[in-house]
Amino acid sequence: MSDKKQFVKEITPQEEDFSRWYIDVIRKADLMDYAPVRGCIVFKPDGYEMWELIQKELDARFKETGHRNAYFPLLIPESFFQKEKEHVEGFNPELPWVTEAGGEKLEERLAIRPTSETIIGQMFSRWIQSYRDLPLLINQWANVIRWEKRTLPFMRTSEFLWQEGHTAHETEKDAREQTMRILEIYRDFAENFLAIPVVVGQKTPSEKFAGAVDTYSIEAMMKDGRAVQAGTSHYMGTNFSRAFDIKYLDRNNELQYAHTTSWGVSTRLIGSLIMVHGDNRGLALPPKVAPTQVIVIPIGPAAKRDEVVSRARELMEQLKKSGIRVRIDDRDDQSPGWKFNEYEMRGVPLRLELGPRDMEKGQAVLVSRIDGEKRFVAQERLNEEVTAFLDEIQKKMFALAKQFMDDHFSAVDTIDELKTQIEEQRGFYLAGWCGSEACEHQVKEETGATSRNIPTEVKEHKGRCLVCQEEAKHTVVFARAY
RNA sequence: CGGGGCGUGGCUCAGCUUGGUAGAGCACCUGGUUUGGGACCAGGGGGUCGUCGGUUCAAAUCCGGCCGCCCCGACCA
Repeated sequence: MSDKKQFVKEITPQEEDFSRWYIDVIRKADLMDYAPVRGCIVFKPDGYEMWELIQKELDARFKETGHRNAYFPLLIPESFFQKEKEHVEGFNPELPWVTEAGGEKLEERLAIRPTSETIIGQMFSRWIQSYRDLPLLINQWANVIRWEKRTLPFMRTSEFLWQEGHTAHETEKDAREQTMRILEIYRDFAENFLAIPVVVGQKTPSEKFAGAVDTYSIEAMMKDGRAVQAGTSHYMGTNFSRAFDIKYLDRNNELQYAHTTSWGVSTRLIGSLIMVHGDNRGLALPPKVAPTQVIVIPIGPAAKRDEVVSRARELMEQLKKSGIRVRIDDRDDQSPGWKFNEYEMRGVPLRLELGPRDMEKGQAVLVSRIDGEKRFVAQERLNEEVTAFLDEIQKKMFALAKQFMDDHFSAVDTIDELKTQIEEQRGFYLAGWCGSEACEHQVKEETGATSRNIPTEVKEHKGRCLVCQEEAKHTVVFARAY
């Protein structure tokens, strides 16, 4: 136990300094490295593989629902941004520009995309002529750049990877249904794949996307009680189709503007995974997003080593046949204890130990990362036992995160109450809101909390605005956010 | 961009106050002994002290600019 304490010293405890803990974990777990350019990071293999697993799963879900992938250019002419007023105002401050190429100054500056509504809108206008061309359901996996003032690895980087879906529809109804369909995909994906419980809801006007009519989000709670917008889905109305002239002839031979949507999730999800599931021993990953789901560690004195290691390798191969992501650490220059701690720190959900005693009994030892639960299982039943254990860990991690969110989710009636309570315990606070921007702004000024969203489902509705005490139009979740 | 803190081998840091030939622990390399919760012994390699400039006989150390990182704000996935 005393040894364990010494090990933990390498990672700052969460309760001592959460930010420091986060930086310690991502570096010790070898997920990223800092790049030479401000705010840019290198995704190292374990970090990148998490993104690959996210991509693979979401991509399948998008395709199931009729979307197809395409790829649009990184560079966007300046004039494109001028076409939608709110959009340009929203993004201009954070755009990087290409002003020279081929040794000559460009006639028109090119923005490095912060998002692709404009270029895709332009292309959509060429592709859409008739109601028969709709709906048009496109997704792209891409990198984007936003020159943010403050950066934090994974959570807010100058360049980040994401997926942006863009669709065009005949009617408002169709487009709104699309917006909600995607929101539901995000919710289900967050909860059942990432084991991150979320609050689903609509953004207030001041928090919505630049150029959108309505923005919806899923909001996740980090272990420091702060919120992360984990995914967004926007209904654009005809704002972009008017700006980019996306028109079609309807069934009555009348020209109509298409209704468009856009939606996205980013590599910020990796940051969220770390902050939702990690603990003082390091990273903890839900099995479905873990690059390594099972780490095999052979144990034993030199005399038995070869025998143990070769059996361990056989078991690894056996597990691979069930599609389990498994690796072995059979280095003989590190002790088993060292390896146990190392892979716990790296977040590997399940450890398989095999030693001389297990060899005799024809068993293997499985140990869970999150709570240390140990199971001694027969080698011939290994695949089913591992599969079942991983499944249980996945569910348990969701339940733990859900419990945490529930424990840090309460309601307040007044802004003073919010101010006091949020100082005592960071978390989500439900409150009534009259709908005025002034009241919303005052909450931000006085408490540091912003409106996260207007939840689709709430436990209780609040009748009065927490600031002005006028009749509440909405019940809103307030929290400090990343 | 405003306020605060910090940049010294791969990592965590000491040295700076009071200038005078760069240190520790971990990691790494070689050999040996070890292996069921961060093993041990012996030997070894690696740093123009973030960067540019100034002061000085002499700068990691004093002064200034710039860059980067962390925290707190305004902006945001």
